[in-house]
Amino acid sequence: MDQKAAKISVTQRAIEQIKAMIAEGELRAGQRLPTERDLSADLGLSRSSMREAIRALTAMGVLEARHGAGVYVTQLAPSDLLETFGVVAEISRGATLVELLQIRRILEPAATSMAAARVTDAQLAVIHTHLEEMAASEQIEEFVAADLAFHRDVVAAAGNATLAAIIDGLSTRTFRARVWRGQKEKGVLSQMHLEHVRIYRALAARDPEAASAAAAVHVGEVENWLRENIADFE
Amino acid sequence: MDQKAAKISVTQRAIEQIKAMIAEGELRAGQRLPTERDLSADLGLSRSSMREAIRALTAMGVLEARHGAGVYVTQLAPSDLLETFGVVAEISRGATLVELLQIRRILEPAATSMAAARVTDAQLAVIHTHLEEMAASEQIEEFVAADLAFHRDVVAAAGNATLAAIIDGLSTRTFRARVWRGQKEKGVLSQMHLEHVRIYRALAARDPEAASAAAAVHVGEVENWLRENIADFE
DNA sequence: GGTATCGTTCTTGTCTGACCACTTTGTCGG
DNA sequence: CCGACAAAGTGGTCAGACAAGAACGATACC
Repeated sequence: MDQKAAKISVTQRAIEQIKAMIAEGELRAGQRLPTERDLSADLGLSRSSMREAIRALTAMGVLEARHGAGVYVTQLAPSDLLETFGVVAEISRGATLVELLQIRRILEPAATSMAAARVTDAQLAVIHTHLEEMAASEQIEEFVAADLAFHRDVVAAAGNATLAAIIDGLSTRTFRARVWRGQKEKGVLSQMHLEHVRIYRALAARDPEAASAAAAVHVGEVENWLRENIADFE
Repeated sequence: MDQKAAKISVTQRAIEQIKAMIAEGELRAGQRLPTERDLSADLGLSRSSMREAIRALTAMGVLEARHGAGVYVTQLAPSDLLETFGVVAEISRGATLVELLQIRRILEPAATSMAAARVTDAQLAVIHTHLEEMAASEQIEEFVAADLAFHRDVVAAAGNATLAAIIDGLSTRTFRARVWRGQKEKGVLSQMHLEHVRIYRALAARDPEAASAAAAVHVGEVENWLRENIADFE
């Protein structure tokens, strides 16, 4: 009877109990949990094990522990829960990096298209400043920072916070730096800048089709470069 | 100087150190780590704190602890690292659920399109069995299970494991949504079955455009239904 | 000689209790 | 009224101990 009785650790059980409490609405976003000592007593385990459970949920972006002040449920916003998504991009290498960029080539054109249909003049102005920052940058770090901000603000204008969080996680800062360094050697920075300008123009024209195409070309270029230089990322 | 000196916990530092070791290639996929006692001694902290660090990385799918046998680095495959992605879908509600489905409406057509271009006859045969299972199912649960298997195998045929893992995470929470939908409106089952058949036909015809369109229609239907019944998911 | 079994030893899992670091709160004195 | 200080509460860290499971080797049996 019930042979598969997968022996589960008390810590794992506590993790799922707390997760369930949140899923059921028993614990709401921003709410404070009982103290570690009380919680461990209630769920019938030691404080050490309870702390491990809390640490695991903290790593997942579900809980947030404030030293001396208590443990709280995060806002459960996509940006909270998908923070760990960036870890995938950080520790992935080789073929998986190509897969990640392939996904970005699917998502970013869609997001840029959505942005073209609903971007405000104010957002457009901010995006334009990043273009100027890129043109004025001399250090590769400045360029990367402006590039990152450009894409982030474009995607944010699409109005889907979850989508923005995922795309954000797909390309870490260090990864971009490595790519741009490689691109610089080949002297195609001006080409990349032109691609950014095309994206901006499509947004300014409120043209979703053109925006999608421009974004696809841009990400596709990076993807192709990565495929050729995949050996450096093994 | 360095006023922002964000006091970081020893546990958090250990987490980042281990993560860095993996990112730098010092620790490789599948490799065994030193024992908890040795690790805590090397990094200069107590075993309790080290255990919390390991637990956090375990929750992220980076490490795997085997009782009595040691701690190992996972294969670092997308399916390992993106397991926590499903948590987002599990505990999200309301507007975020719509956002998640919106993302699936972007990804799944793209994946289905890719699958149409490279699906093998063997894969196609397996996918077809799920169609028959759906047609033969009498219980809602059977239908949903076959539906999940259908989509999973279609996406898997796209050949991008990372993409498959993400879409898989997006689908977990819609499990219940589909059940409810079937319970409320019994007539839609045949409609949904027809949508699946359209996807299959496009795959069999190796027609990426048709596959993309069929998948978009299918996911779009679910999305529309969710928007109308969003009140039930708050 | 080969193999199965048992026991030792190593490693993770859990518990307990203590103390430290930080936050919050309330009280006291100006 | 308010600022400073003291006290209580809470998470962070540490140390040591024992339980539970796994791996390995020795031993006994066939």
